[in-house]
Amino acid sequence: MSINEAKNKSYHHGNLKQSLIEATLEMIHHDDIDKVTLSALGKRLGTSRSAIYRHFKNKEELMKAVLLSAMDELDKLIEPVFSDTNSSLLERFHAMGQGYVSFAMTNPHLYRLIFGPKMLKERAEVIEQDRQEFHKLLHGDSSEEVMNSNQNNGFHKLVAIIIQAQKEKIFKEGDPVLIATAIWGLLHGLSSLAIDGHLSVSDNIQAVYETNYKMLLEGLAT
Amino acid sequence: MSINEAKNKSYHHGNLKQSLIEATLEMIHHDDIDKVTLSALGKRLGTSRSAIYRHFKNKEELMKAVLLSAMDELDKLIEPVFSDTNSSLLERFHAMGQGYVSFAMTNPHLYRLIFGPKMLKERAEVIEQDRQEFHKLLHGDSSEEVMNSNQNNGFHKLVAIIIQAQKEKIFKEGDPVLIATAIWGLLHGLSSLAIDGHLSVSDNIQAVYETNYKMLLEGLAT
DNA sequence: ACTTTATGTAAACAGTGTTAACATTCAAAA
DNA sequence: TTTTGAATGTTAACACTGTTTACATAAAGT
Repeated sequence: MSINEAKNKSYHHGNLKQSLIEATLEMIHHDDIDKVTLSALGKRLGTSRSAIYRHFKNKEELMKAVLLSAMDELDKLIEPVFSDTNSSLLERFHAMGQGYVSFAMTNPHLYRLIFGPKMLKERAEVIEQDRQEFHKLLHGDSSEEVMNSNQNNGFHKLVAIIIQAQKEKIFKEGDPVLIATAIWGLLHGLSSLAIDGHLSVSDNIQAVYETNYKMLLEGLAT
Repeated sequence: MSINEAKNKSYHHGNLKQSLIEATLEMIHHDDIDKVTLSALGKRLGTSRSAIYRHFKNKEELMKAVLLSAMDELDKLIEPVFSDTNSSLLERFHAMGQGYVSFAMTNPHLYRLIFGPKMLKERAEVIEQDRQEFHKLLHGDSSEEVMNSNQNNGFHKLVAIIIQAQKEKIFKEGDPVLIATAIWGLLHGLSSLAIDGHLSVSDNIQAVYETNYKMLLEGLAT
């Protein structure tokens, strides 16, 4: 059933819950996050603004669901980069970084939703269980299992790549989780500074990233 | 005249404009930024919530003034680290990074105000003129002048330190602005991830920072 | 067919920023 | 000193938020 048909159908929307999530996601794709208001959603979907309360406890619960979708979206964009067995480890490492920054810059509002302070509490619940599973995974088996785990989490895969690079003597020794965090910090910092207007227009983001990458590699390489 | 005396004085507050800025700053120091509401400010200062409109065009203008104060606060904390002539260049470099992350973690709300997306537009106006002056300063004279300029801007001082380190052959050659941006990106990324709850509690922030620092230095050193 | 459950609407509420009309105080001019 | 005008603060209203309550409609089960 198309959306238009659903519109003609009076009273009952049909699949309002999923539609709410998708509509929110679309709005965030090209507009500020606090432009997402219950009235705006209602107008967009042809319902009243209080209709949402039949499907979510409150707005926060809706946003939590949207957050999960957004994280999925990022993971699905990054994952193929990691899994590209045609490329070398360093190439994948490089492509991952570029893909990450590129995602942030083309979807700033979505990126802020995932990583920004707005969803701090909502995200905490989601993250914690993920973190515990990862901790279990990390302690007690090989990097291959971390690598091949069906965990759709970019950070975990980054750790796996680092472990592998250390095995192949491409990277120096050192706690891979710490190293991964440092790399993530760099990528996140660069992305955040860029989308929040701290880098001047004349700054070439690509050049900044390359500088980062070189500094990083020379510090990491054996 | 103390605040209490001012309270007893009816009707006219005396210096409401400055009090509004200070009260906002204090609130942000230990509470979320959107807890700063006109009603809350009014209650705190003993005025109505619409009194603000005699001193600021709107809430945005107030927040812009607060932003300037907050940036000053950060600069005044970082500046002595740069100017400590007793320490070596590398020591100052190290202390700067630690001070930066430390500031973010002890004043997360203030840090988000300064660098977060909330004040994007308000900040743009402030930043742009600063950037132009820096650009003028950078092209056409020595690093000493950049260093000794009365510009109270941490980033500018960071660039100056890098230039000096390159002259002393401690750091490799390369565009100092790009390098400074990379370093800033790393510090900002680490700080943001920490205060926005992306690093697990068991992660020792200090250890992560040290890892960063080492990677960075080994990538930068001659 | 009747009842129950699911899903939507409309009206009200407290809270937000903002504006307009009114009140009070201060400061300068007559 | 008196008066007049500017500066500063208050109150009431407005259009927005998110949320709850009572009511309305449709679908599903018995």
